[in-house]
Amino acid sequence: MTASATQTAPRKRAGNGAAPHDVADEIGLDALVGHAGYAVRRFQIWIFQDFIKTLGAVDIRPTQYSVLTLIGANPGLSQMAVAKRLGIERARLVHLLDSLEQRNYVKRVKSKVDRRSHALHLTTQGETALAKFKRLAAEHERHVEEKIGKENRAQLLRILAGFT
Amino acid sequence: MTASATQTAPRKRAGNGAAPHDVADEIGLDALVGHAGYAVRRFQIWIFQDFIKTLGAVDIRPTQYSVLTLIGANPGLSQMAVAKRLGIERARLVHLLDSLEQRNYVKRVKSKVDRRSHALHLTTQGETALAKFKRLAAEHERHVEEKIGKENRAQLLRILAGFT
DNA sequence: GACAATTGTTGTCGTCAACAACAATCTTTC
DNA sequence: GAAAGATTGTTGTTGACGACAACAATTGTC
Repeated sequence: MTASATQTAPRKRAGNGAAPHDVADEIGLDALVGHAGYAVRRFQIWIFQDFIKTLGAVDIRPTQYSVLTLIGANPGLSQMAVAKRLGIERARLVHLLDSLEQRNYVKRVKSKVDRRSHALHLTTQGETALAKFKRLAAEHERHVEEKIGKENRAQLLRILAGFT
Repeated sequence: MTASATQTAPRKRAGNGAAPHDVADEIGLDALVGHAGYAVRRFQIWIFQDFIKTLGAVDIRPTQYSVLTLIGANPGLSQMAVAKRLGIERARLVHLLDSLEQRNYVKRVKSKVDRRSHALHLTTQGETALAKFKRLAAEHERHVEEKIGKENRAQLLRILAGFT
């Protein structure tokens, strides 16, 4: 609507700019504000970047962390079960486990009840490593609290609990 | 902590499973629940899939929609300004605009004040198309409300307003 | 035992973020 | 005003990731 105002874009507000703002900061988003997906996407990028940075010293990415945590809490799971639970393609999990097995965090044990599947376990090294990862992940979670507030983080988790 | 309880994982509760549950539904996530990033990631995947499906008939993806909306609200922006505002790599925006220009939604006009940059505008076709996209996007937004609740969606937008 | 379904694997395709390099152009500095 | 540096758009590469399709081995079903 109002397709006439083509050239008169509200680029800057009146020239009382005291702070040295970046030009891009003042561009209106119009209909984009009010879209949940856009806000969630931007937030998700921020949160993942902080996670990757906080766990950068141990070189663990969010997906790897979720796999290790799940196996640590439920030893013996099959790859299919892990993939389903985390919403990962089982094809993709293969590569993830290849990497984690190479780093000696996880081992694939041939299941005896179903010789098609592998029972997934953490190695001893994997368990001690995961303990360290969890400490770093808790630190990351504190960053989130600092960013959006403790209350808001709790509400967020409550609202999105159905997706975990 | 408690690194001893390795094999005794709480896999299934007592075998009173009446409903035909999927096996993967009952796997505990342990520390993963309580991680904001995990919940946000899962939600973001869901919301994008619904967006892509709802706008499937017009073949518009979330990023394309955000670019069109931003240009529609701020005609004449440079590619750099759009990229910064949306948090997109300017290298990536090049391909996005190539596609949108091919479909005759956007045109790159050589700027006369800065001959390096392009002023981005919607074509007439692009404006009418965007109006349709916005209607479909509103429908998608209703899906979000149905999924998490009207109140929760509003709270989500409030909490994440800083990231838009 | 024949046939369908499942599991892990390999491969391809397309999206996306992150870099790096480059030519053209603008801005700053001397 | 010329040289040096920064910016803009572009091209290319890399790697993570989701989605699909095919396959062998194995299991389940009829």
